[in-house]
Amino acid sequence: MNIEALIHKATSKALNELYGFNPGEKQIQLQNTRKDFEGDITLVVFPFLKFSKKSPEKTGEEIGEYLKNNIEIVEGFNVIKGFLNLVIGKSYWIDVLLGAYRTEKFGMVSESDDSKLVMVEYSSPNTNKPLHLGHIRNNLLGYSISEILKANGNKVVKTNIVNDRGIHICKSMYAWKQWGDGKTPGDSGVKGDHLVGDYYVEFDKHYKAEIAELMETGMSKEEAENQAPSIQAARELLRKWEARDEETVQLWKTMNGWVYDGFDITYKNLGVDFDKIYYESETYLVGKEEVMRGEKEGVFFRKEDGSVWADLTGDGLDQKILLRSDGTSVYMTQDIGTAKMRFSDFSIDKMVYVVGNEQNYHFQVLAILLDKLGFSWGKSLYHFSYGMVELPSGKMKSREGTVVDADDLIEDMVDVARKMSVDLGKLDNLSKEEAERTYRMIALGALKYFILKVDPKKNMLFNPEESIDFNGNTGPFIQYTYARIRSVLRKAEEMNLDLNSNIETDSLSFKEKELLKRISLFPVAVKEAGENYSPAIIANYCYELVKEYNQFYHDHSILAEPNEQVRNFRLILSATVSNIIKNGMNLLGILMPERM
RNA sequence: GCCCCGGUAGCUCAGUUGGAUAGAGCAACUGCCUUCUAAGCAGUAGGUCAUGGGUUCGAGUCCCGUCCGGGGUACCA
Repeated sequence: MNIEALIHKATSKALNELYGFNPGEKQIQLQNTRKDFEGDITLVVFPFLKFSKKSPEKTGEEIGEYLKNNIEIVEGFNVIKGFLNLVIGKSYWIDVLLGAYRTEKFGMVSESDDSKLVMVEYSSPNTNKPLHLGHIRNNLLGYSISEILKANGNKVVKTNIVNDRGIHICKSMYAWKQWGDGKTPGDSGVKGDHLVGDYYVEFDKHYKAEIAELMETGMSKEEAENQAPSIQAARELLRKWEARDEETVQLWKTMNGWVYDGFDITYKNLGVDFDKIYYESETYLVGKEEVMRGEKEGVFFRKEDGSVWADLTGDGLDQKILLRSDGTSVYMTQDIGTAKMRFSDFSIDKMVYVVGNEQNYHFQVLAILLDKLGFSWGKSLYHFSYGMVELPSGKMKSREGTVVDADDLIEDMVDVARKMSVDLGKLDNLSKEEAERTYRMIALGALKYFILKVDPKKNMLFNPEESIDFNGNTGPFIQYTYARIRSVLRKAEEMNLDLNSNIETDSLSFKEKELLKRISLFPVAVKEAGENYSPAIIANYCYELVKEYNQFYHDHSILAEPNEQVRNFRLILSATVSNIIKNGMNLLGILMPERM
């Protein structure tokens, strides 16, 4: 059925009949014909020269002749150098269009009985500061890859692990107690996560001053960092928290509650969500138990000072600490506990962690440790490692105030979108609410596309001065094209045009055929995006599709086309493109406006 | 030191897993709105794919060396 498979099979037969050669799977290479040449699909003939013992041109001619005679939809061919370009008949492309048009979720695989259950962990915030641009990349990637995995037929559980305990939380708690004057988000009007974050900064300010003061008295830096009253007080709070001191636990709950309220707003604005949330305060003890079990079973070992370690020298790594000498747990311990809980809560086939690439080593170790602990699923974890977002000044650092705050950035983008729309006079006849909704859609579209179009593995640069574009290779460009198509389709409806009538068309223009080819590639893009964990593949596909469409749109009239069949063909073509854009961009969490 | 990742146009990024003359957007310059939305379309200019070797019919893509940048290697998370 599929054209590539058809050609593949026929080529295999041709090679056998012509040269008595049975090619391996990979030796038959098909690719899309470059635009500068005539043809649609190209067969690379170089690999066959050894067997044909003829020139590339002659070999191409012979195979081309065979394919033309044996496959009905191959209408012609030409050979340039070692490339055999095959011309596929228009009926094939029309069939592709109709297939896509009639399939609502064209290119996507729906869930079935043998779907795998994939759990995707993303976001993973600390509860001591608000979300910033780095978190935005994480959240967008996590959400998008979940959607892409779903589109590839998987069942997905989106999960978040909240780092809600530890010394950093206690720092904010102490600062609030000390200098907070009982301030709350309610009476101050400050968003909860920002309020708590402010006290985290406040803590650092005092802490630094204390260190400087102590060093004046001749104390070493290290000693001063240890002796400063603030840090002592924070540690005391942590001890009290671990001892379940009622007042401390209460304060911890209250302040974390403020943060969660704040996060909820940011998540809602970003359009991301979770099916199940885990809290480290509930998983770290499980991790501890597992480590102690591991020690008892001789998988791990204890040093003289009481700390527990894993020896990974046999795996080419070094030794890794799992429990401190005072018995408290570390990051790794918590991840072991969280993993165990997840696998007992769900029958997970695959675990995906969306975490920055600075954790590459951590996850390499985690997989080995889980395996050593006897969890067969340990090896199957996948670390979806992504690069950092850098500013022109370099890496973002919370303490140095060089972070781009998530909430601020979103609001700035909305302001730009609003101003731009008003300047262009675009949404004048929409209600105020609808216009606002659209500004937001465009702003988020710009932000999300900007981040998701780049290869997740690579570090990316964000320049706040230059801001994010709304023209060119951007989210709004794609949204605009969608809105334009919708506008045409609305008018077609008003004219009572029937899109189901037959669309035989005598000739396909170059642009039309290019569009059809592009449409046929959407399923490939979805599959590839899933295999490579890459929303960027979807983003780039949508951009190419939309660019192609805009050229078509510019060169051809649709509604004014006098030939009814051609007009219907173009309407169906447009409807199909708009559907693919919408579905594709949905995989990126980007919404399409009906008007803009 | 050791380990991992990266280096493509002035800037931000693609490059179909080794294929044809390396592509977009931004910025600059030039055209196109009486016609379905100009957030668009068309064009000009911009490249020693960091660098030196190697593998082969063919290398931005694979291998080795060098230079530059980032990350990791913590009783931080």
